[in-house]
Amino acid sequence: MALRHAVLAALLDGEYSGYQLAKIFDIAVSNFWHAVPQQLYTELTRLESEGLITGRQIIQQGRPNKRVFTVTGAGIEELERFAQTPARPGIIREDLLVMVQAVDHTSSAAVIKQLEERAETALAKVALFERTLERLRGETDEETFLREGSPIGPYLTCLRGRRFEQENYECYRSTAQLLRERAAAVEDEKGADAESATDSDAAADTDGPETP
Amino acid sequence: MALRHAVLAALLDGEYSGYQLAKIFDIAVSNFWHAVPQQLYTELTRLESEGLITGRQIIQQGRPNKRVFTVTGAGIEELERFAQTPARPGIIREDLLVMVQAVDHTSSAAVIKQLEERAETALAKVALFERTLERLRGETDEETFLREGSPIGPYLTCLRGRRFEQENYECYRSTAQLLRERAAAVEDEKGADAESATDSDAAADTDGPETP
DNA sequence: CAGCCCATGTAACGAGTTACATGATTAA
DNA sequence: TTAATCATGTAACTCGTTACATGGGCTG
Repeated sequence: MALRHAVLAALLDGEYSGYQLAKIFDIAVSNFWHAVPQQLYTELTRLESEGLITGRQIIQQGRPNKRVFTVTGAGIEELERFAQTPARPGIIREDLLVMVQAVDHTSSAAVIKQLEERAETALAKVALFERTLERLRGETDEETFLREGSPIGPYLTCLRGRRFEQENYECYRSTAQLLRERAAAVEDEKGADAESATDSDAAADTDGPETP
Repeated sequence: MALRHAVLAALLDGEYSGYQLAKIFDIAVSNFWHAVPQQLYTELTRLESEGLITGRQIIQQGRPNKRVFTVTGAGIEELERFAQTPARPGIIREDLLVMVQAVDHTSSAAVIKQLEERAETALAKVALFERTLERLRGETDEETFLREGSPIGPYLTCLRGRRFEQENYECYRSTAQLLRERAAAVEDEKGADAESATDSDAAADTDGPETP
């Protein structure tokens, strides 16, 4: 039962439907929590049945009706209790870095490509966080907002999100570049070896990535 | 089926038992994958039954025997296939940042304390990654190692781990400090208000954190 | 008119977590 | 002698993910 608190926290700044919440989880919340839409629908139902949130129906024309939810007093109390408990250590699972870890034993071209793609999406997220930060602070300048602006919680997590994605960008970028250069170096060696000794498996004495 | 690749990748640099692997997951691998020891034991059993790793018994005296595992050819092939597939988006779950997100609606003291603790553990991890990097590159200087050292995969993930924890340190540190200052400002206001108007709930017009 | 956006829900399945069980050695 | 380290395993349970189901409106 850990998702519930993330949902409650995300619902604090307004009324949202499951669908809208899924979007929020995809952008602003994505840097500290991951959840697929289905999880949110079921969690919202559960939270409502426990009285931590209340839903109300919004009749729409031209598109399906929806139910939007607000955190109740009991929900706030639950968050307060949560804030008093020791936070469990963060959980992270990054397939792409598993690939990097194993790159000495696999071909690297596909991994490099994915690193470059990820670097680009990270950059896009930086821009997105930037816009969100501007929206959150409104007319106020950052220094003043940090001192007395409100709500400060979402602002702080966005700040962290921006830094995190900036870091991701630089990291993925430079990793991709480095692996590219190393792969090129191995190719060069092969070329040189082919000229000097055309019969043997010349790359055997190098530590470069294998190309099976 | 995602843990398997993380286990295979971690096993690449030598023979490890489940117990040893758990330690590795706690340090070097922890910046891109999280798993509790029990998961590793069951996954190792499964991987062995599928022929992706082989185990051999080590008889020890003075302590329990253990089984250490090595990645097989089939295991490498599995990693190669894995490297060719699109990596799924990273998964992150950070309770502490959920607390920060909700901090406008809860008391902040406990959260601040945890942020400061986390900042310290992040700093310790930076030092740990630093030592691991030195060990990995041995006599070689970093520039040379990055160009032609081996294995480069673990080195790159460690580099990223160090940056990540450095970032965490700074972020958690400054967030804690900022929340501290804001909490102090609210206390000051209360004091000033108590002097000028002793009867009313004077903090009602401020945007500062509530203290329920 | 194909495909995406809005909007939600149920059910099955797969993965992750916790609890429990065992037991010897060594350091404080 | 209390606790920690080493070392593994089974079973129950909770949580997360995927598949499937529905259906109108809007865009290219």
